[in-house]
Amino acid sequence: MEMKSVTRSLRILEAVARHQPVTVGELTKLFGLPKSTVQRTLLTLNEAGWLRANRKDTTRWEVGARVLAVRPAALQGSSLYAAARDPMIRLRDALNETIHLSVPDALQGMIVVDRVDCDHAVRTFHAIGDASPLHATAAGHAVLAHLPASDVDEFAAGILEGYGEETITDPGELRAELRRVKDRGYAVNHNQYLQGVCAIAAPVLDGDGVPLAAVAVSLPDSRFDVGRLPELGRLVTDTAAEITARHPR
Amino acid sequence: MEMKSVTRSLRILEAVARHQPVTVGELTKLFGLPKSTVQRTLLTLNEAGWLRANRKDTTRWEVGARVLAVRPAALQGSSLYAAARDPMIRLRDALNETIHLSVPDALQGMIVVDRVDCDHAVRTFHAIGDASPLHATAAGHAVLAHLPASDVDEFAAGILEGYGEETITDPGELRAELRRVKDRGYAVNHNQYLQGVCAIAAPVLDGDGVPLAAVAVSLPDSRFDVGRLPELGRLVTDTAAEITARHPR
DNA sequence: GGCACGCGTGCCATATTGTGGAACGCCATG
DNA sequence: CATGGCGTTCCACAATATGGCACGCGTGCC
Repeated sequence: MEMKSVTRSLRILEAVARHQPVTVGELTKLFGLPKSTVQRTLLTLNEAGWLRANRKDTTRWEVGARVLAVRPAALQGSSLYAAARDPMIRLRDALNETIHLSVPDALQGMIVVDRVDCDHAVRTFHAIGDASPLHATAAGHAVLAHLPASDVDEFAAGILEGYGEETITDPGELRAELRRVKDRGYAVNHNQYLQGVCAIAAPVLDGDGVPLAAVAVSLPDSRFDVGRLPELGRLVTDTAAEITARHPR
Repeated sequence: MEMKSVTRSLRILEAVARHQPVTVGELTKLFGLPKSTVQRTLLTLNEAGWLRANRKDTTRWEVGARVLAVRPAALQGSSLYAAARDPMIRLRDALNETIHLSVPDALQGMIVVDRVDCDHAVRTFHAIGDASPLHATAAGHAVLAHLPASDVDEFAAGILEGYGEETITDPGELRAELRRVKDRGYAVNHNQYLQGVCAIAAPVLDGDGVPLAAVAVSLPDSRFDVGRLPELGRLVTDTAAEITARHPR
């Protein structure tokens, strides 16, 4: 709407993060913007500490340290994080499997915000801050299932990348699966994204039914027993509901 | 210089991170800016995904997930990070003490970018993303000692907060200590910032002698033996030099 | 109950601010 | 020596962000 320069600056910042170390020229091609505009933006972001030029002469740009300073706040200050902590620990104690809390992000898919580990020697691993695709993970499905159909259609119109035989790459099939997920209350993923990994996820909704996040149990398929699925699904769904209840509206 | 709105937006973003969850009014007081300007900025940042309104009606603002999505790039994509990894691990193996890599940031002081842990039961702890003051840490001294005198003077002109009896709060004393640090090649900190913690740090410089970062060994003073200081200092200095050598110019 | 205060929000004329075309200097390449 | 690509700088123009003002609402103090 407004603040064109700010919006553009942030998009350039994101582009630098994804392509770093990157040059001015590469960014101008990427955005189709005049060189001077990109350059001015880079210098401003640099001045502000969010970007830094790596080499002295031929300037390549990287994301600066300021991002790291802001990051802890993004995690622990969040009211969602606070509301989710205890229920996640209880769920881990009940199952002794790793629990993840992820939030949706338009650009990157689902981003892991918090994790509570199990104590098995064999366990799945997703670092805090990791991103995974919406269409190929249980957490992603849990969130997508509760978005308005128009948003899902818009998303499905993009490329649904395949990561293995199980990945849903067809928009129609995805919509059908999302309907099942919504009816059932939780999503299940087996080998859709990472091979050998299973996950069961349920959405955390706000008062209006808008999905804020997803809680997921993640385990190696060697420990996954289909017979336990209803029980796991119920526990995850209950945990999500508990987080919803504890989250300030 | 330019892009006033961008600079201001980023500063507002940082302020939200520090004070979250925060209201429009609190921010206007903090910056002395018109309400409408702050609000417009918040809405723009929200639209871009960097901020989110927590509640529906009485709007309080938090940092959004976009910040997390940028993190992996800031760390692992950074050439400095890549160059430092192996030397840091070797230093940890040599000493079995925790090693930190920190970068300077004008606003926040030194920010921890990477960490390699020791395996003692008693160890120091600084999370990645944590900030600590330039004038009261070994890493800060290592960096300050290699900045131009004018920059140091400007910095020392600000308030040098005290954190205990050992903290250097006098500008002249700080300058003297920085000269010693530069001559010796490494900085030592004992109880200047956190009580019971010692650190020895050396700077990573670029080709022009500009400090990019600092490597530091950090240990509880119960394990600190002054007799070993020259040895520790040499090892840390060597590690810093190795990182410098591996870092692309 | 009424009044005043503080809050978040929306509007709009103003001029401040960012824009981007063009030109410069540099280096590697043909 | 010419050429193309690169990062960088400049500047007149107008699009853009600005911030004073006003509205509506919930709160707490008379």
